[in-house]
Amino acid sequence: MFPSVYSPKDVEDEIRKFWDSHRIYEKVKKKGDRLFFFVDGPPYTTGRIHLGTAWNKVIKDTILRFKRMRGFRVMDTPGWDMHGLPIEVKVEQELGFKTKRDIESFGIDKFVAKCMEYALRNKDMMTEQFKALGVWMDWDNPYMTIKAEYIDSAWWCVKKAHEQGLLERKLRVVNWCPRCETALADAEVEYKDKEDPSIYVKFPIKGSENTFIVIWTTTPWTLPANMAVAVHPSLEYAKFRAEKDGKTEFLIMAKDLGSEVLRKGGYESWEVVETYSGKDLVGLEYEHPLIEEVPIQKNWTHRVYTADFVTAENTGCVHVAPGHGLEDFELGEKVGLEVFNPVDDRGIYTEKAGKYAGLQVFEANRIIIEDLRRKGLLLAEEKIVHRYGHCWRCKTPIIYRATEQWFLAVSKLKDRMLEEIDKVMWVPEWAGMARFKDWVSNAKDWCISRQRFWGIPIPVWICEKCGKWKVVGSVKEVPWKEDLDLHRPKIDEVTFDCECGGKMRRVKDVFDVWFDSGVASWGTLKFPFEMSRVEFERIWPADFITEGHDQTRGWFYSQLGASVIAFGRAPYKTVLMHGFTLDEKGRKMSKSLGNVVEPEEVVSRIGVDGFRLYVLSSALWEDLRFNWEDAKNVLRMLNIYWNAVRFAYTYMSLDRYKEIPLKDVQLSVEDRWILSRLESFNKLALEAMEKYHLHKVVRAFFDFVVEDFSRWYIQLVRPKVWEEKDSPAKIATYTTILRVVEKTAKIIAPFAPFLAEWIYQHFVKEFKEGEESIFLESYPEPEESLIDEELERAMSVTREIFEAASSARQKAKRKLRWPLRKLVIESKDEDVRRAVEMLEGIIKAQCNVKEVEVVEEFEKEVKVKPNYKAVGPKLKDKVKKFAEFVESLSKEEVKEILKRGKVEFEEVELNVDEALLIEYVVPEGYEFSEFSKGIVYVYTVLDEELKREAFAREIVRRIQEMRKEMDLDVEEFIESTVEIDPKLIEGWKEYVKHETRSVKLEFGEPKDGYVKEWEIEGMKVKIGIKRLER
RNA sequence: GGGCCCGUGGCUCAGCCUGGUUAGAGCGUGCGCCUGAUAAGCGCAAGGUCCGGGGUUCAAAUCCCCGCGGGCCCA
Repeated sequence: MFPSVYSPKDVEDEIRKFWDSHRIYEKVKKKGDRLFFFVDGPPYTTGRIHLGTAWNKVIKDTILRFKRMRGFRVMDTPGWDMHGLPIEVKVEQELGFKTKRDIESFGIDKFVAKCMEYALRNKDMMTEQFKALGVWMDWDNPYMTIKAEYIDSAWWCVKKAHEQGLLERKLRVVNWCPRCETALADAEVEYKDKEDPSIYVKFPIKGSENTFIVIWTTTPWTLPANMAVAVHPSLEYAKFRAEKDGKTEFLIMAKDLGSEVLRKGGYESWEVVETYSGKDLVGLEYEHPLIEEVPIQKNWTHRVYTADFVTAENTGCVHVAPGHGLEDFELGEKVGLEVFNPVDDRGIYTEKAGKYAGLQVFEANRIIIEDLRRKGLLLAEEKIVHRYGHCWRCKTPIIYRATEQWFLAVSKLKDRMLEEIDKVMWVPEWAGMARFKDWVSNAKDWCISRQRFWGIPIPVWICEKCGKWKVVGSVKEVPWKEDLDLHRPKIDEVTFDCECGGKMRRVKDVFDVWFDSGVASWGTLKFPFEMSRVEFERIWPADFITEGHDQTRGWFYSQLGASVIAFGRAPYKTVLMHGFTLDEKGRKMSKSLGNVVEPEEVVSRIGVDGFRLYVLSSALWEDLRFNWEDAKNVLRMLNIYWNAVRFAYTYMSLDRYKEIPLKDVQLSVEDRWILSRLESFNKLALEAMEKYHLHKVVRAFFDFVVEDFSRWYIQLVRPKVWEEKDSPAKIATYTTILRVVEKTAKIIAPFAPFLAEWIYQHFVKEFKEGEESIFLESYPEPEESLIDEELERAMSVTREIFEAASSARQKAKRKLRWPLRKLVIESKDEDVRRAVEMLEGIIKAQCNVKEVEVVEEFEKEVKVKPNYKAVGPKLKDKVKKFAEFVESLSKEEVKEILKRGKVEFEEVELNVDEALLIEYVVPEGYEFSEFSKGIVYVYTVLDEELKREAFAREIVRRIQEMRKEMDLDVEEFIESTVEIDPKLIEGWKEYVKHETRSVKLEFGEPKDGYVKEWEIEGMKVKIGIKRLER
């Protein structure tokens, strides 16, 4: 059965059932000898999948299906990223929590159990969604980051780091989320616009009256922790004498920037009184501007230092707070500044902040500014909108805080990592060689500790007494019964006895969730928990991974870092980087914009195969602007493919065709042509697949199927399928079609698995033996001996001739149904001559002409007129005479002039191109149209004979339509009566009878049967037809 | 300030790596055609400074440089 309309849903339902009941996936998995190790970038288990996640998995599935058909045994374990802040935040929301204290009073054990429940629930939901997209992965055996065997992989890696001295605990300034009360990795910080104060502050210089050094900051809240001022060593600074409200002040700033600052400060006049280089300012002492408010500051001396990070912006003097800035911290370390951090985990000032104790830092900005103003130290205040870091999950603005954290010293491995990047195949190349290298070369040590609950616990125990560390490298070293035992708070109960007699307790922190996924390439293999080193080395590293470009700093990086620590090399051989999904205007999809398109919605409208082909139809590394029009168009094209196959099916099954080897049939020229095109397409597809250029395959598929197969080949062979049963030409056509359909189905199977399988089952296997499923077949190899480039070229010329002829017909208003006497092609091109030689029959039939001729030059008249616009300025008043001259030229003279390209007139030599407008006049009765290699002329005059034929065709068409209206079967016979003068179709009576399956054809007024009155070329014609009773 | 990517008809995109006919599709628009694939299908036409400017070259949408605009990432 072959339904007349392509219904993606019916096809999917049927094939899904077929795959399930015949356990096709399991059978496919067993095939293949060579190993293909794919590592799934684990999606994070919050909520439902979106368009981007769907796209991602569709890419993966397409590659994996392809590799399987290429004879690989594919490792297709899906992964789930189930720990971390995002889930904690969601669970907190469900429980209505605001702070970390809420979690602690609720009970960490209960909270963690909730997190696990949440993650598992989402995992199951998302699994179903992926399955619905036809994604074939080992859904029953995924890797999950919460499992003991996975945690084992992570711990093992930390131990590896420790053994190499790459695990460090140190005081560092880190990104800190005051809401989540934890450190964040650089990868977890999102930059968004934020409005902040932008203030210029005067720091009083000790020992000089009314003298200040001016700094600029957007974080007034860090001023209580100020320890120094930094200037650039070689920048030029100046002391300005400035007047304001009758008072004189001396202000130190960068020389070139001072005026602008003073203007902002509302000073009336100023002048430079002294200049220095930055170096000269070193050691200058100043008084902390909030010395009264933050009394503890009295303990320290504040000085000016030089630093290279200072730029010639704002005042050229930078306020340094080692407790609140990365560069500040480093400078402090170098010159021995106190790392003063009076801000607690919640972003609230501690007692050390004196007056500000108990205030939230961002709220304190206002108060600090007021204090400075009151004290006369605020030079100017503005607002600024700038990019500022926010917590990736809760969107709270982050703060920088110096805290004690655990680090992986990746900065020591940078060179190694960069070398490894070179060995990986990147698609596209710049993803690795440019983008990723840039990120890695800027990488700092990786802060892997989080002061949270739901994560892999850091496997470090420290002796309370002597401070000795124990880094545990395997979960087998601690007691556990279920996976939850390995999480907080259970794991915190585990202690070890130290050699010194003291108790070793676990560090309270959990891992950065990016570290979890970083160990995926061996975590997915359950190494070292279950897999032996020998086996592991046979499989690892991954042959292929693919993710979106956001993973440059995410998973591509975390995996490379972890793997270089553990094995000294990259964990992947090929990385395909894909884009983001955006709305049709190029904006991100978000709930607040209301522009979210759900994958399910797309699938319900155009089907899974349509969805897959749509998202795979443009370059993967570009962002995908989702567009309904284009998505629907994919469905339209699939429908054309469906209809073409169905057309063939109708006749092939009617004739009970069974496969005959290609060598045993008499192939026509069009058969040979489509087979050549097929193999060319096959070749292109295979080459593109090897390079992971999926979109090229999709495009070539539609091009071949729609353009070559449906629009051209099927059109050409249509008359043949109506021939008698054993016609050799028809059998050759069937054989050709079978091969075309089979190959195209296989080539596109990885992309559109449901449709391909359906066609394989209902078409291919109807006419030949085959495997149980198309996915148990091999991906087709191109048979290059069938490629005939000359023939392909000739056919493409032929199509152009046909198109030009159609165009000429339209100009002459001669519809295609009307035969024409003659078609002349004017061309000197060898390809055209060859095309006509090889394919004359096709040209005649398609263009509906009796005769085709190629000439080098068609007899046409050339008319020339003066080009007044160009000639006017040159000839001025002689123009009129020139026009007369041009008019007077004989045909021969014109030809001669055109040949020479120049025309002489009254001793002036003019260029033909600009002096003359050339017009070709086609002989009476001809119409023409250009194509790339020449011009096609059709003779449009209808002689009496052509008119009779045309009329006969008109009658045939009407009768056919009436047959259809009567719902007659294709092979049924009728009797027809036509009310016309028989002379109108003289010589064509048998033709009409044959075409319409009329046993009898009479002329006169129809009396009975189905009668209808038509208008043909302005003439009223009554036609009657009667079904022949048998 | 730095890195990367993108910029091609009204819209969505191919082509660019590897330079070479008149820059291609599809959608949309207009006009037609076909009618035994038909609740389909097909053709034709209009519509492009290939972001701008320089350079390399016999030849540049394509390679190089400098800008402009947009996006992502970093500082």
